[in-house]
Amino acid sequence: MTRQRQLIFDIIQRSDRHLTAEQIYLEAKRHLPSIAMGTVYRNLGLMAEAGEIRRVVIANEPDRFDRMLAPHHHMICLRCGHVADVELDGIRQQIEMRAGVPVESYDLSIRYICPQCREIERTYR
Amino acid sequence: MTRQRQLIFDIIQRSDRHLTAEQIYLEAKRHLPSIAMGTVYRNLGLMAEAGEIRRVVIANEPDRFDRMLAPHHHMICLRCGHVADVELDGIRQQIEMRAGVPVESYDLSIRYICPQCREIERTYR
DNA sequence: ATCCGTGCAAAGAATTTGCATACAT
DNA sequence: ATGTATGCAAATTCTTTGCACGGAT
Repeated sequence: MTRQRQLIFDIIQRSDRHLTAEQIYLEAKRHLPSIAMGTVYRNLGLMAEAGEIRRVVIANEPDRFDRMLAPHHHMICLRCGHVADVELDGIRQQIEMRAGVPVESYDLSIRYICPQCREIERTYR
Repeated sequence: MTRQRQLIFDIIQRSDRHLTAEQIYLEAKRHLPSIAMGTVYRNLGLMAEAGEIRRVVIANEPDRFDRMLAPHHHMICLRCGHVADVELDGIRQQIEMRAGVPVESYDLSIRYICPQCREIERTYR
């Protein structure tokens, strides 16, 4: 556990948002200016692999990184890009049942308009 | 409807697989050697937008393109990369119900081991 | 004549990787 | 001293885009 890895880990733990590698890099740089992008990616990959953090895959978006919380899914707002958590348990079993084979893993990216953006939309239409 | 667009469209219609832009490009080139990658991407984007073909988004995979069939989902085999269709209707309503807001769209990438690869795995373990 | 789509090549975004060096053990 | 992780830069992968040109209306 190097200094840079601890820092990256802490940044993710401290945040309640879904940070991209670049956001993490920029934040890390403020505390450890010499840190390299490659180091960030390497450590994010390793920690995600080890199950210490979670990689959030959203279609056509850079990957984001999450602290490990109870299983949940993510929805991204098409207007403001904010990523919200949503509980959808049971989906995996659904898939397994209907597909008829064990699922190794899956990603579900849901695109929606968040309530605030929906309101703005309503106002200016 | 240009020659190149018709060709790209036909390649997708004729195939029962889920072709990447590159595979489509290579196949198109055999019939129309001057065709450019950019043209393929441009037309795939336009046709997908128009609903003439379907773009299949799989996490960490290049996009694939499908003829329009009844709504269905896709599973990719972690070993051989083959993309299989699977019917999972009702998932969208599930999501909407549990999320409590209208879903604009979503992508579901399911990773699994296909029966053949599972067999191979079993044999050599 | 006009306009849109093409071919080409260059640019882009996100991520990975090779390699010499620095660091901790 | 030994090995692993770093910083840096170059490479990769997938996709988009600017621009001059060609072909159809």
